[in-house]
Amino acid sequence: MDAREKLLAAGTRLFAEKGFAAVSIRELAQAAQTNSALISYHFGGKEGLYAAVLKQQFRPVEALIDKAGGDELTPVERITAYARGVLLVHTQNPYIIRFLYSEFSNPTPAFAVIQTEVRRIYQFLYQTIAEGIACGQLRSDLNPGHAVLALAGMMNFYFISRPIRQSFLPADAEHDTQYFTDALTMYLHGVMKHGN
Amino acid sequence: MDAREKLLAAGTRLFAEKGFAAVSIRELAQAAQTNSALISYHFGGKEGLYAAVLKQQFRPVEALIDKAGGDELTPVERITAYARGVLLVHTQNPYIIRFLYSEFSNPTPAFAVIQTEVRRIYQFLYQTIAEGIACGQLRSDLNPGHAVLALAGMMNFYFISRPIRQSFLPADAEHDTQYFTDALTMYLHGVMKHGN
DNA sequence: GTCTATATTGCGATAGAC
DNA sequence: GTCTATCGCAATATAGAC
Repeated sequence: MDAREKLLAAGTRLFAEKGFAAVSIRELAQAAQTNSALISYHFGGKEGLYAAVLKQQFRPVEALIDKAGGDELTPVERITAYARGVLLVHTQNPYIIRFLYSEFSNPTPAFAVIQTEVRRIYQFLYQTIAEGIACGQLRSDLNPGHAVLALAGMMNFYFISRPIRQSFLPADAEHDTQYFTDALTMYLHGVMKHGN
Repeated sequence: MDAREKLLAAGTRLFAEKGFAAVSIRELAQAAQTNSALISYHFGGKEGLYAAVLKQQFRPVEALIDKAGGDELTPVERITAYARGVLLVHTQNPYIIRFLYSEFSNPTPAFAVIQTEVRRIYQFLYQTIAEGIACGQLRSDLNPGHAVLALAGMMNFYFISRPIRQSFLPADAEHDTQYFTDALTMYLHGVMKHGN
């Protein structure tokens, strides 16, 4: 593991936990057990390292969209596959949600990286829900854009709120899979046509 | 408007837009058209000013909970009142959502302020939904904690995602009231007993 | 590719005049 | 209560040895 990889790993943890502005290159170098000059050498500076971390973090998200949209699934099956994929991606990459909401609330110069990914997800979900309405699986009075926001909000909030929930709820009450099953059930009851 | 008030106003805008760590006391003093020494004098330092801003921002949220829970409403009516209140509070205080998610993703020493408010909201909603199940308005197989997270996620995501949505969607398609009507409809379809 | 040393700028906090 | 001036320190970036 060379200095470049060690800096990427240290940057992932530190930037996720403290935010871009609150992390210094000295701190990064110490955590990576190397020296701060290598950040400029390998990444062109602190901003470059942050952008590299962001791109690496969102690679699994890109893969999720490609996968959930690729097969010959019905719209409702695609929504289900997406929800399962979100659960898996966030479970395996617990820092993604922090980077996402950190850029949402306080955008940095690397905001464009997030922008691209969010637009892709939005378009995938919008398309899926529009098809669901067209083929009769979903309620015809549904506003597809609003249905997208409701779904994304339900999925993401579970993860971003985990730390604060654990500060006032018993941690052993956490069952990720059960939340996603329940949330999907509520959502589909809310958007599907009765009788399906 | 004395220096204290001007610093609070400048701090609200700057901390909301850039985050705590990315704002300097010089920047704050310049925006408030005063000088940086007064931050220490009035608030005991930059952290003190930030904490004061946070407390001021979340006062309308406290008022919302007191109001939505006080009357003799049915659980479903209370959920509806809460949703309307969320819309109103975020419309009148557009920075609250940034402070909330900024502390969620990158907690500062003032995190405790948010923690208190979030716990109060959670408990109010949990209680409301538990009552709704008990009195037969809501589905008996509902997990109340999960129903709370789903509702809060749907409401909040609309506001925190507004800037990024406007970067790839036409801004004139924004209808706050319509989203909240639609989201509430979807949610209630998802959690209410059939036939109510 | 990795290191030490350093240049330069900006930071938060405070002393002391008014 | 508000101001100027400044202290001590930490920030990022870079020059140059190996």
